[in-house]
Amino acid sequence: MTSPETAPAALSNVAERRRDPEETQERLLDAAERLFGERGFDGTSLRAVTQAAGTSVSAAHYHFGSKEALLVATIRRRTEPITRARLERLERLEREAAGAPIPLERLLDAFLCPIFEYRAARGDHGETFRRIAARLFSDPPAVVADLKREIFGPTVERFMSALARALPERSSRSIALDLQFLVGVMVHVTSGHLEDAPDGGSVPSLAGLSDERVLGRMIEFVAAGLRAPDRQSGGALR
Amino acid sequence: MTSPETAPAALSNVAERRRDPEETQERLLDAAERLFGERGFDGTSLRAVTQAAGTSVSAAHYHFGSKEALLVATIRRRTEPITRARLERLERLEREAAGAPIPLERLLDAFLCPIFEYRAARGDHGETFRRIAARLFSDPPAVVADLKREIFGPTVERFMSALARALPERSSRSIALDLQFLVGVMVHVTSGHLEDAPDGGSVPSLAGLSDERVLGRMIEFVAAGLRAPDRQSGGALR
DNA sequence: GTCTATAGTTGGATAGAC
DNA sequence: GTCTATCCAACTATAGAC
Repeated sequence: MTSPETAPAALSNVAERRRDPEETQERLLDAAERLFGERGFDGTSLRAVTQAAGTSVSAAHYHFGSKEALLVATIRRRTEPITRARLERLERLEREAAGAPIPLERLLDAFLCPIFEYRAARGDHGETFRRIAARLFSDPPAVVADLKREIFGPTVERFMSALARALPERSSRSIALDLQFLVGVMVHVTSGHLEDAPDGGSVPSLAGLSDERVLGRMIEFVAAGLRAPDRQSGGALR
Repeated sequence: MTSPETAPAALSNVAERRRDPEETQERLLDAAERLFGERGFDGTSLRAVTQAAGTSVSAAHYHFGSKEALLVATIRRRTEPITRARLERLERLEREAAGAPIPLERLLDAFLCPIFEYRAARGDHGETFRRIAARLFSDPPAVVADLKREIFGPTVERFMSALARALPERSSRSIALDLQFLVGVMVHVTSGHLEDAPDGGSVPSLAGLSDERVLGRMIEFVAAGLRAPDRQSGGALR
């Protein structure tokens, strides 16, 4: 049984090792997502990741090349579908509007909804995904900064134009500033800081809120902010 | 003036080493603040910190006990004066109002201004401080989570009460949610993400904006959001 | 494609001289 | 109070067997 013949024969116990490569990669990505999210990039050893994935350090190097490349792959796997969904929604809105300005709330929904949708669709993974989202904004590796530009750059650009049309009385610089406020809100919420916000006394816990509830209020809140005239710049009231 | 008596003996070259302990501690804190801010806690070795501070690893252990304790001290040094300033401003507003509700914009100013004020007052250090602020919300060490509760808990509680009086038609849970949106905006701005936000094309750079400009617009933006009726909960319009 | 073994660094922490 | 020297654990990455 131990492979007397040449090539084709005898996968007896070798078959154990020759697992599906794609499955190994996915197990690595899942483990990396969870651990990088919990302890950060520098706080997580490659060993811990491979151990959690039930494989070896060298397997990770074979598939991804380096620890940093594994991080990049981990982030990309989640952000790409979200970016795609955002742009698709925006394009559909623009198609339907046929030149007319798109209502602010619709634009914000197109930008924000895909994150929640994706989280909800992935169940448990949604919980771990949000940590990765937070890391994207604070983890040190220089690669991440480039990745952030690559991921957000085109999307922000497209939404900026749409917002400028929805808010014709505001200067583009003022809108760009508000857009960063929006990103701040989004990151904070997506990172899961709502759940562990300090409560007690007169501060009620926010742990039980549904995604729909949070998303809905976020849109109301941000839309009101965006509509508020900017008294300092070339805004409406000037 | 150099007190020759008592402590009489030979400080010949030993005097070199016997530097002012408080100054050493401050140099360590400065270096830790800069490096932890740039590369994160796990991404920064204690050796790198002590080298930048011009001292030794064992000096750091002597003064702070551990790398983690050094991080805690670094954060505390900056957050304590800010928390104090926030509460002082709030108390003064409440004293002056003498029972009447305090205008929303005043409350937001009391909450947000101290950060900018502190940054401006410290010059270069203000630039590095903001990184520490960002770390506070994402760095992995478990100590940081406790520290966050300790630092923000009482302040959030006090401001929650004041906001509830300024917005009598809103439910406290809804205000608590909005307050987290506010924190998200604050963290994002304080962390310095405005400067390296993606620009180009139709997105103007935000790098040149003054603190006053950003703070002013932040208050307008957030105040409008807080005043926006919450259609889903026990808000005004219901 | 996956493993074991190991190379070569670098990490936090401590002991003991001064 | 500050240093030098050192311990030992843990890390990334690679080489080579299977």
